[in-house]
Amino acid sequence: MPETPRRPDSRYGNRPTMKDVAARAGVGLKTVSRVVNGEPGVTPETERRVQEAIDALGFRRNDSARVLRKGRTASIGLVLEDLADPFYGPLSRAVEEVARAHGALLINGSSAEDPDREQELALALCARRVDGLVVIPAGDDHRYLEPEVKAGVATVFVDRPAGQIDADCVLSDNFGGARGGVAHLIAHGHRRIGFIGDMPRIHTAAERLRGYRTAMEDAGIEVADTWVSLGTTDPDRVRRAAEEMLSAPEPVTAVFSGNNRVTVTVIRVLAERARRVALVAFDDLELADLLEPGVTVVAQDAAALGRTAAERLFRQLEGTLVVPERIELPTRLIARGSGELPPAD
Amino acid sequence: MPETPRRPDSRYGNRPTMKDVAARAGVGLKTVSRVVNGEPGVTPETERRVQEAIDALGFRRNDSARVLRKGRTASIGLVLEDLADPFYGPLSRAVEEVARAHGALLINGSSAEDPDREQELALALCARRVDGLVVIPAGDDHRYLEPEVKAGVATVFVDRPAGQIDADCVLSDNFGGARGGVAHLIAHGHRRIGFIGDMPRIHTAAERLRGYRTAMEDAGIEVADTWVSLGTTDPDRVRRAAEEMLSAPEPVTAVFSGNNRVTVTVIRVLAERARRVALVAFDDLELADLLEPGVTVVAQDAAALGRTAAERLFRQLEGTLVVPERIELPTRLIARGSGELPPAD
DNA sequence: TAGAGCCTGGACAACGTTGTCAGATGCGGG
DNA sequence: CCCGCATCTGACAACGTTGTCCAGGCTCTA
Repeated sequence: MPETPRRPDSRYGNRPTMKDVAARAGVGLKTVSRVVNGEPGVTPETERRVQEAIDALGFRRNDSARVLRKGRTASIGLVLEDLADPFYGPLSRAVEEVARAHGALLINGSSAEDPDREQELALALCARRVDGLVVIPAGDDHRYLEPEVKAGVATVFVDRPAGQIDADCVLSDNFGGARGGVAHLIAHGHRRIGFIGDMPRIHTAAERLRGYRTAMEDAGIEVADTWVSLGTTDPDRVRRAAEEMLSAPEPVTAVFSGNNRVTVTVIRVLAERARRVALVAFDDLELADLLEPGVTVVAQDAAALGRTAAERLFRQLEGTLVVPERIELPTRLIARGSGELPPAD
Repeated sequence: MPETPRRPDSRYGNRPTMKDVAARAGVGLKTVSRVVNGEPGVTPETERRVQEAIDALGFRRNDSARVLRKGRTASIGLVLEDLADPFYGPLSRAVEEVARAHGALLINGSSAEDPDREQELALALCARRVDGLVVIPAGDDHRYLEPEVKAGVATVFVDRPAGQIDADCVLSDNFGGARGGVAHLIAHGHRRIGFIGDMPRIHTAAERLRGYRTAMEDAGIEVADTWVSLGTTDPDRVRRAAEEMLSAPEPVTAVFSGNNRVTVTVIRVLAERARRVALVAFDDLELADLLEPGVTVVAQDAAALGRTAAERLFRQLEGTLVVPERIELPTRLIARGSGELPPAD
């Protein structure tokens, strides 16, 4: 004898479906669908009955099924480095707001600066069939996204460019910002200027270093090997790097810090020293103006990066965009004191 | 004559399906499914052929369909106040890490402290059939979640308790923390102590105020009306409040600040004044130790809040939890100088 | 060599929703 | 009184995947 087909394991706790609602209201399946979606062509009386059944059963439409049928998920994915980093919070929020304005939800994931994890995340998002993807690259090869892009997943890269693939990018002017920041120090009389930055494989780090070198070259200053230190943003690493260049026989009189994680450690090191060392830092910090001296920064607008990227993404989805573009947002030098200290030696 | 049934509008850009892969590899549908899911029972040779077809077509499993069939989405939702707030970034990241350890993705949304938006978001997440929901409440009535909870959506509230509904909560010891912080000021000789906090309808704000009042009462100090100011965290509002209590005929000699948004403004106001005013702030800040004086804070562990909540959520999903519980995490007083200033008058 | 048992592969239904299309109902006009 | 039309309703097939079940071919043993 035929068993009653048992439902698969704990199926949403046996949630009511449109079928259940239809049965209870004594109407057809499609009529329920019409009510739920506010489609026209339902008598007020019928609508009332259906609505009653919905409320009584606690019915909620299953968007998975809907997505399957309609082909659009009304959700976009964001792959970033670390949500806990104060730089990415506002960026993520900005993306979310644009998504919300377009009726979409945001799924995000942190790559922790690991290319494999970035790929794993991005592909998982694609498997969920997000309509679009905003990626802050950890890796430098994004060919794995080619089938997705071809299949119509809108894609925008932010903060760092895409690797090996032609796609929209929204970047800050890392090179120009760093160059300007270093030039600022030079203008205040410094010649021995240190640079402490992130790992050189990260595009922003490389660009900022290039800005530093260019500014130095512009001023005819030869950069000593000991003035440049690249690596992780781990506090110990940064601390060692800073102390080294400050304790050398010919110590640097100013430091350019490559990002916000580096900066907080550099500030700590400088605060411990008697001799005043000038500092210009890439990325603004919340209380930077209240330190003594205030921290001069090259600020980038994280929210604007996110917003611009998301807007571009939705324009891709509308189909009004065709040619991938590279957009560069300006940075802003904010002088607060630390960058205007004269060389002390 | 029967039209060829046209596919619904731009269906994922006509992505290949398992059927396509099966056709190309010359095998059955289910065999492809087996390969994709690493199920046993496929000859290496067959598997190779299928894998080739998958690569050639750029096939990626459609998780929407999978979810529909299996009933679990392997994703959880997080509704918080504002992702751009440095308090919520780490919390969100901690939730994400736990989710990742359980193979789940995180969808999050910002309620912007608006109860309606919180509800809209939470229900949208439920419609996507997230397996669980971590909510930082904006509103104080969560009965709208009852059908969802009943239907098996694991639910945990963080930072603030649930309203009108019996559910797991993970909170900081707001009352005890504030009470301790204010007692700290009293122990350093202060009697006229101001409290600037968030809107009283927010649970954390109310609890911290209660802690303040209790500490004052413990010390036998009567609180003057002008010492307490509650409202939005808008800088102008906070600034006015601070200036008022500092300029009164009998000005406060110390301020207790109710959260990190308030604190940054209070610090600015205090920095502008000649007279030194003591400060203890709820929530730690990134550079708090480098200010002059260092900011004494009552720190809560945002990551621990998120981690604890997420872990509890997955234990609900495993079915090992039954009774909703209220977990309270301790806070930590970190003395850095500003809280140890003597009353100056 | 026949039969039992295993291994591989495929046909089919179901998940919950929406689009299509055709049937039912009611109303007004001839 | 009947027909045509507009309005409302429902049956049915798809969406892409997975679970169930059975068929066919193979190996191994008696």
